[in-house]
Amino acid sequence: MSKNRKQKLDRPALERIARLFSAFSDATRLAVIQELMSGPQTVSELVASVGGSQGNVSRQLQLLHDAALLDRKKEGNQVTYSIADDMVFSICELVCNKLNRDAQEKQEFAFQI
Amino acid sequence: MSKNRKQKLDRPALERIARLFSAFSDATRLAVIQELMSGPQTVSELVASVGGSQGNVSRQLQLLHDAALLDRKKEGNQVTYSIADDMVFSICELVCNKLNRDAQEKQEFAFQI
DNA sequence: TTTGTATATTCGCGTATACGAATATACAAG
DNA sequence: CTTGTATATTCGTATACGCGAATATACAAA
Repeated sequence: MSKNRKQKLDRPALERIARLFSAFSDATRLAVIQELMSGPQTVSELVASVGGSQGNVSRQLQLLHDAALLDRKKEGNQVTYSIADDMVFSICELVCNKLNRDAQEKQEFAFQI
Repeated sequence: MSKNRKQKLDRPALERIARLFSAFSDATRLAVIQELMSGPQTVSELVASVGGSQGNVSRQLQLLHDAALLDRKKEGNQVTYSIADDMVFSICELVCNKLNRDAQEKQEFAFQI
């Protein structure tokens, strides 16, 4: 707890954070994450539920794993992925709450002149 | 409170969320956000503190404003931007906390926007 | 070994985007 | 009006990325 100075982040640090955010900035990867919210799944299960080609799903899984957001467990012939960091849950909850608030306000004021 | 079924989001909803995340997935925009954490600033102030061309800073401000993350207030000749949604604070805190935990084993400095 | 299945990687293409430079627009001052 | 300043937009370019198809690799079973 020695470094809580609130100094500004330099460019490389900001780029690192940007890379983390970009892991979330694709609908296919968000679909994968959404599926894994219910529990670990193999690649083929995810291909079936998420849709798209097997190669693409595998690539996006790789990317999420490189970002340390997913765990990867190889058993025999198949690979099971699971959510590795609770931040994934928190961050999705945050964003969904915001979008729900936005949608709610829109509905309430939609017919007002 | 009628829609708390936790049903899965469809593709358009996921794409919308992905677009929101992509607003955070660029170092220049994160630098802008970091500057605005201390309070509202004009475009020229942000150009000076963030760096890069005036055109680019203006464009990224526009993008963040379109994503409803920044407020825009025009006064005479200049435009002042400010953070529009508290979610910006929460999400940055979340991500910085994760990176700090990750870096704790190897490094001592702290990420914080 | 050979065959089949699960996952990963490569390839090529189309699209998106970050950027600086130049230009345009809006407004204030003189 | 003209000039100067603040902000926005356009243009061209380089880079990154998402995608499917095809191929490669790893492992299991026969």
